[in-house]
Amino acid sequence: MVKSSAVRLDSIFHALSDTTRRSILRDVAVKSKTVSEIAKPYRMSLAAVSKHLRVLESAELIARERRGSFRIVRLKAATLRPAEEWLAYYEKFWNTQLDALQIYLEGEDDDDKHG
Amino acid sequence: MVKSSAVRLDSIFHALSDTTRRSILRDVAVKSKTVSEIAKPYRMSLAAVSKHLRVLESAELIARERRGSFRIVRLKAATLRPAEEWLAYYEKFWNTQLDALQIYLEGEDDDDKHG
DNA sequence: GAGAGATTTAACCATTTGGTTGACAGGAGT
DNA sequence: ACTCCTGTCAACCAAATGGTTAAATCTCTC
Repeated sequence: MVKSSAVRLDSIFHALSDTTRRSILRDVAVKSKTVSEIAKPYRMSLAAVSKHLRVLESAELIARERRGSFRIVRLKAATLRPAEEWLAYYEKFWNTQLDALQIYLEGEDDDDKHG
Repeated sequence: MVKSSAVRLDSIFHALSDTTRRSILRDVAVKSKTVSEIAKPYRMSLAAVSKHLRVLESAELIARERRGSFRIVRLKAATLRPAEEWLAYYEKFWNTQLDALQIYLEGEDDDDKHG
């Protein structure tokens, strides 16, 4: 079952909207880690971290794999690509953000243009 | 008051995690629009759209400006930059996502390396 | 200043979120 | 088999989310 791209972006951006989850992604980017290793720096319970991992996993930003009694969490960085592409569209507006208002004003009839 | 970069990223990514809000950003990217113009394509009430605009505004992704009795919504595209930068860090992992697991395994003691 | 149009705010509701604690399950080691 | 360790699941809770409708606000026009 292929999710619509909108639904995927929803879940990707939602997953990224939490500081803890972004931090976890950083943690596992360079080197995969076990759940306990990931949880150690955070003040919250292991169960809370496990929930965050579930959010990241359902967004397909990580994968969890059994390794004995441990579970190894690895980044699936490629999933970030649609998000990057979505954002890339806006690069061309970074330096022209004021233009949009100008375009609106100039598009109006001239009756109020003296302002 | 300057928000911490983590809080800003939280609110930016949260704002982007909704299909309607991403769609609104597209709508106003090229040309600023009034609230009613923005709301027209959506099946929800004007009040609901107004709420979405508030989310986008508090993330500083749009600005609302009075223009007579209308309110003109314009994109503040530069706000997306921190999000883009955050994502850019992961580009280098796009093609090496499997390596992270390998690094983990190779980093272990050699007692299980035959697998 | 009253009326009309454009938006926002308020009050409400169901659902989701992000956290907790405690019980449960899967492997490893003795 | 019993126990220890790792991790998840279930139940619960407070707060936030995304929608509704109805009332309020603001601005222009007459």
